[in-house]
Amino acid sequence: MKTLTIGKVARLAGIGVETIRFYERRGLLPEPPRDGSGYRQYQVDAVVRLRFIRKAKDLGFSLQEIGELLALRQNRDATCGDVRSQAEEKIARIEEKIRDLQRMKEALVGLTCRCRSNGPASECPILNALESM
Amino acid sequence: MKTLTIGKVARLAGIGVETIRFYERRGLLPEPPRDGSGYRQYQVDAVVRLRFIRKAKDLGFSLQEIGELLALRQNRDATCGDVRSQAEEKIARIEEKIRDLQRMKEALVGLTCRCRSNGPASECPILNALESM
DNA sequence: ATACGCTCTGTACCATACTACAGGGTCAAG
DNA sequence: CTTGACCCTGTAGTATGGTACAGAGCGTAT
Repeated sequence: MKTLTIGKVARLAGIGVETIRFYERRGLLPEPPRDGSGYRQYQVDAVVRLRFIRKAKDLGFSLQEIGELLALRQNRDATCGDVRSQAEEKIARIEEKIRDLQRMKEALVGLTCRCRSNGPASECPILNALESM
Repeated sequence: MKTLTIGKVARLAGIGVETIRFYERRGLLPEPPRDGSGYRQYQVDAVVRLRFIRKAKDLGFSLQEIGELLALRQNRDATCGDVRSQAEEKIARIEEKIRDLQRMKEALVGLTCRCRSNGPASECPILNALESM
């Protein structure tokens, strides 16, 4: 069976070599067998796993959470519902974060409306509001 | 004029003593004069400044950005418009972040809809989608 | 006078997610 | 047989925003 070096895996998965070693240290990627000179020998499924990690990261999962998802996938007893509830929890946290940001934005918009853009910064209603809030 | 020790300032501003020294190192708080034994002697305006920092942080400004806002306030030549444009830039970045999170959420919601919650995790459409995306 | 609480400096540590070396060994092409 | 591209380990640095000491001095109350 054909094996891949870490550099080829990195190119195929679209991430850096150092990052792969970093994921291995973090337990996200199993330690592959080594050849006679200590080079890592990867199977194609390593690329699949790394792409999984990348996509999950794009969706906002932390490496910690990605590790949990990967463990679920490995676990024969885990059900699709387990995965679904992780995703739903993540959705809830994303919604919370969106609400936080919206509150921030509202506060800032409120402040900029009171600012007439002329005059010294020392009398700016935005700064004054921050001081006296 | 009555001065305050770092501990009193911390209690009044609602933050930790270590944090105040940290802000001083980061240049967010000017170095106060010292008494004979090297104790920091604060004026009441230090409390005002620290509350400003706390509130700006609540609004999502980074310490870097807060430093810039404080510098504007100090600068006689800076106008209220300068502050306003900083705030508007921040609003734009917040909106961008909200859009990112909304895209993430949409993707996750799309995945959970296709999941029927029964069956093993290894056949979960969410995990499969992450793999083949 | 001595104990307790406060302050000082300096350094190291927490999490997150990498990234960048240094100082070696290995492999394949020309 | 040399050159260049790759691989190895281990350590340290990046940025963010702090927190937690150690080991010392200081100040006040009893």
